[in-house]
Amino acid sequence: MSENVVQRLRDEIENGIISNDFAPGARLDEVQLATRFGVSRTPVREALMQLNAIGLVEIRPRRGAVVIDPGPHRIFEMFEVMAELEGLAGSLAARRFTDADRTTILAAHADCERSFSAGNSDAYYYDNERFHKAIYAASHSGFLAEQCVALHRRLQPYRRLQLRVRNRVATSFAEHGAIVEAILAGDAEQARTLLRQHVSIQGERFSDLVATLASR
Amino acid sequence: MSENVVQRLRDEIENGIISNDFAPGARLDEVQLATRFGVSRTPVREALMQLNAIGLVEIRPRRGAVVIDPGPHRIFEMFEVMAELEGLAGSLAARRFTDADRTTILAAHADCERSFSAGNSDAYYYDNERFHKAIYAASHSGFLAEQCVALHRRLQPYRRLQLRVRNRVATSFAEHGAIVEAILAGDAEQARTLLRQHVSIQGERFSDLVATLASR
DNA sequence: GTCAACATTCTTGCATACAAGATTTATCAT
DNA sequence: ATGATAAATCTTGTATGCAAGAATGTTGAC
Repeated sequence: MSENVVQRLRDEIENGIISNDFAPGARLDEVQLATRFGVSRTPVREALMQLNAIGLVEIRPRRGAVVIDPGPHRIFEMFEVMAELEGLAGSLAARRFTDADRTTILAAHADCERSFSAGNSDAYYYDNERFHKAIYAASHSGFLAEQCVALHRRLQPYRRLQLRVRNRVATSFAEHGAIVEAILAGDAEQARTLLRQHVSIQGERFSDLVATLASR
Repeated sequence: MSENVVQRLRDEIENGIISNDFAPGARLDEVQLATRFGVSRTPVREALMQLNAIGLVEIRPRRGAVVIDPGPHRIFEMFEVMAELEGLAGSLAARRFTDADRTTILAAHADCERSFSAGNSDAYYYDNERFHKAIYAASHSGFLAEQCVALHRRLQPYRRLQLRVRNRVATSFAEHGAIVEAILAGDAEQARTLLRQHVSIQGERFSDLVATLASR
């Protein structure tokens, strides 16, 4: 199944945080997690250390680990950086994409269209992720792709909230269309600009985010 | 002395990697490190887990930890991302800098000038770091600043190599001047462009890097 | 009834122990 | 002498144990 216990624990706990099973600010008790996953405290601690290094968990000396709660402002900052990285990925993709990349991007885009037309916003969420990953891959920068995936993952819960906003799926899909066009046309600067705008949460979208966060 | 043993170990080992005491590809033996630092294996393992999560160390199941060796191509990719993040920091700084930020930036720039005039490239290296950190701070994005500092740190050894190249210090300082001008003039786009160019290693600078790497 | 000081309990931090997989070494056959 | 196989050794992965600091509960004074 999995490589080893620690990696599995790391993923499980990380997923728990991402999916809000472990809410921001929640204490992560070592023995509790250990019994829950049927292991001893040692691998749990090692997993928590990793999450600490990534910035998902804070470890206060002698007082245990808690899930980090990035306030609205920090979430905004994270989207800001994400927008920049996606923009870079787009511009590189426009210059470097191969035939295989084009196929993958178009396939993901087509799936988005299907989910959008079906009004299935959960499916759209999944396809949207594939679409963006296709662009990371087309950038042909392994490091950039890793950074993007990691940040994308951390922002997942908030992105999900965003899609609930009325008409957001329609807008998102329309933006995807323009992005695909720019990339396949090889227009790096246009791809960069469009992706940056697509990802960043400016103006009222930020207000929406804050409002949705508050009402949890 | 320090908060706890694990954090101290993490820093010590990380410094060892950055400063090339632990060369890329080197095996990091747990008991060896434990005895060296006078602790047991447990905190050593926890520190290694953290470094693994950051991407400095690879842990192969049942076969121990080794220092990751990012080949020239990946180093280039890392500089590419760094350039983008610095560009963002510059553009934000141009829009958001306060009086205190201006003072800090100008002070760091002045120190760079002193070290450059004195022909002291080691001192310049240190002042250069302060200069860039001043810009991160002026961006007023905590998350961006953290990302920049982390990546800056990982690229430290290669940046150091770069400065050895003939005339690189002079060029660097001249670029700094233009960057300061753009930021203080509030010209976000100009600041972004200049910083991006300043950081990225295009063309012959990449060849220089590869050559220097090979001759280690 | 409330607050504070003290004792108890709980949790973390690190060390040690033990088992299982990997590596090295030694022996034997060809 | 070389290659393969097996034994011994070494290393990692996980569990457990113990001590010290934090959290909690209790008792007593006002």
